[in-house]
Amino acid sequence: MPELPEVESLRRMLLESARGRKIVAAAIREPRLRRTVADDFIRKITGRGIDAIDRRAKYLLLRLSGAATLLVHLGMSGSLTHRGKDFADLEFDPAHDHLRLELDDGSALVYNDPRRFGLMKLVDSFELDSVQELRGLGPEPLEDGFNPGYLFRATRRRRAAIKNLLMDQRIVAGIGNIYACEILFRCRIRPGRAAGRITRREAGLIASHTKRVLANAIGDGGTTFRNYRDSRGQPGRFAARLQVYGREDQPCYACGTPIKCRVLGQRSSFYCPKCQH
DNA sequence: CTTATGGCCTGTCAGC
DNA sequence: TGCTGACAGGCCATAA
Repeated sequence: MPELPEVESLRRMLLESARGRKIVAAAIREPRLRRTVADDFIRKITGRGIDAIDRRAKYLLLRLSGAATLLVHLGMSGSLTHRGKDFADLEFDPAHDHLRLELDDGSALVYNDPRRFGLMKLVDSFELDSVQELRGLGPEPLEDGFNPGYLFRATRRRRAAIKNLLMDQRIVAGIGNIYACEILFRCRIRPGRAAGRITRREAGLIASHTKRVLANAIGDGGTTFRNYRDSRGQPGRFAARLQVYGREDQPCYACGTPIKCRVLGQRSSFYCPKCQH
């Protein structure tokens, strides 16, 4: 589910509701996520303050007092919601509310994840760079390190589909299936094209459309295709702006040709057979 | 090194 | 109505 824009939207909301708060209690109902939550998680996290909230790729980084950082990854179906007295309308989900952090103002952060592909891991803040999950990640797509020259070089001599490279977190960090499809439509490039056949000019197009699409999606609070929810349980609004994702057989907004769907690297890839080459 | 594949989990939906 | 299989926005381990 959540790709960079969803995690970034979540981060911005949590800055308002959770930064500066202290974690006064924690409870785990189901520790078996992508990796089992460590035995000493509750003991180590209780009593710490939430000093800052950052993001790297699709990981949320809660900077805690005492040089600890809580790494959160939402996997395919995870959500982290902030529940206060004024948000009592958010229903409890005993089956999938796996972890709960009680804050010092009476509110709580609740991690819900039906498929349990997510991750919740406490790490030493001084060793963040060597943490396995973050090591080896490519540049942030919205930063200057991701530019036409970088992308052009990264695609040379690569026979894999350009879409697969865009989703490869070592090449560029934070893009998943939905945004890869949307970016390539806007570049008029077919998702299955070999990366090595991308021209220098096209690398420029991909870099600029990547930045534009992601920034617009963040502005819309992300995309809810199925079940993404923000920290208040609300869906993202970018779904209304999707041009190709999930639109198989429906007319292309640009030319009217039915959108096609084919599988690349086990993921559905949507494109317009007339607009994209 | 690159690329392809299967596995992890549960929920939902289409088709029978 | 109930069953079955396919599929879902992520990542990782393994093999070729």
